[in-house]
Amino acid sequence: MPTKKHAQFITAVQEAADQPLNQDVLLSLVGYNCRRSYLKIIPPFEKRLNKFDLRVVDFSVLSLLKANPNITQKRLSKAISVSPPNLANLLDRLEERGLILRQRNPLDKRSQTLLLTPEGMRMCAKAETTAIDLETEATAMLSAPEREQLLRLLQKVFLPADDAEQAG
Amino acid sequence: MPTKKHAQFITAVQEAADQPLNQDVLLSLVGYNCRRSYLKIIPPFEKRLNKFDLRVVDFSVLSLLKANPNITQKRLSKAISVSPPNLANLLDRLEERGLILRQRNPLDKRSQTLLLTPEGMRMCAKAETTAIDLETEATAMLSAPEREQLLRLLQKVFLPADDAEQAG
DNA sequence: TATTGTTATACTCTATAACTATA
DNA sequence: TATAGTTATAGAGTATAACAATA
Repeated sequence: MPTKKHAQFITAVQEAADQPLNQDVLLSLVGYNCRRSYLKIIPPFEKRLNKFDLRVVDFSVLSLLKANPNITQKRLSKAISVSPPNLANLLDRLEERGLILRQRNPLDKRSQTLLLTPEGMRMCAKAETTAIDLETEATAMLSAPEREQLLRLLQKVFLPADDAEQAG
Repeated sequence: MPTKKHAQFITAVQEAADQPLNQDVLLSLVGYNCRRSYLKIIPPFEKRLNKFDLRVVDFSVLSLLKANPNITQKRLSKAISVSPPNLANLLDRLEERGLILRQRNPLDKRSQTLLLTPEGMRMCAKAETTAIDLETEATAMLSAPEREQLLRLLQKVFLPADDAEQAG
C-alpha cells in the first residue's frame, strides 16, 4: 500500500539507517559510562583469569586476603558486596582447592578468619600480575596523569569522603 | 591449647580486626573502580525506576529509541550489548505494555524497526528526568568540571578514538 | 535477643542452539 | 549461503528464608 504515510515511513527508516547512533542522554550519565568502561575492561580480564580457574570475584577475594590476612568473612562480605550465603559458597571452593584457610576466630567463635595458604599466595601473585598487565593494555589510551585522575574521580564517587582523601 | 603459635594467631586476628581494610591493589585497577562506582549509583536508580515498572536496561532502550526512532533491533542489540534472544524478550514486554512499536523494515523485511508510542515517549521523559535527578545527587561530591572530566575519561576508555573526540 | 555463618532454594540475568523468514 | 529475529532452554549470578552455633 504505497500511501503517503507509507512513503514517509520508508524515508524515516532510511534516514535512521544512515545516521550514527545518538546516545547523548546515556553518555551524560556517570552510571552508564561506568558500566560501559567496565564491560570493555572485564571480559578480557575474565578470559585470562579463566586460565587459573578463577573468576573476577575470586581474584578480588584473593587480593584482599593477601593484603588483609586474618580478616573475618563478615568484613570480606561487606568489602566485596557479596552476600554471606554466596560468599560461603565461594570460600568453600577456594578452600577445597587449597588456596585459603578458614579458622574459628578465637576472639569470637561465631566468626571465622581467613588466610591465604602458600599456594593461595602464589596464585594471588600470578593473578595480580595478570590484572596489572591487562590494566596497562586496557587503559593504554590514557596518559599516566589521566589514568590517575580517572581513579581519583571514580573513588571520589564511591568512597566515603575521608577514605577518598587518603587513597592514592 | 595455649601454645605459642596459638598466642601469635590471637595477636594476628586482633591486629587484623583493628586495622582499616587495605585494598590498594584493587583500587589501582580502573575496572574495579568502575564497578564500585557503578554499584554505588545504580541500586538507587533501580529503586526509582521500579516505580515505573522499568529496569535499567528498559530505560536504556527507551532512551535510545527516543533519540533514534526507527532503528533496527540489530543496531539496538549491539548498542546496549544485549543478545538478540534476550532483546526479543525485552521488547515483547515493552510492546505488550504499549510503550514501543515493532514494524517490518520495508527496506529489508528480515529486520524490524522500532519506535516509541506516545505513551512510550511520556514514560521515557519521566524516566530520563528521574535519571538526571539521581545523577545529580549521586555525583554531588564532584564539581561540574570534575564531572565533565570523569565522563570524558570514561568515554576515552570505551569509545573508539574517533567517537571520543566528537562526544561531550 | 542479636550476630556469624551455613544450607537450601528461588529468582534474575546471560548465553547457546535450533528454528523461521527473508536476502 | 548468510542475516534478522524468535523460541526454548541451560547456565551463571544474585537474593531470600530458615537454621545452628555463639555472643
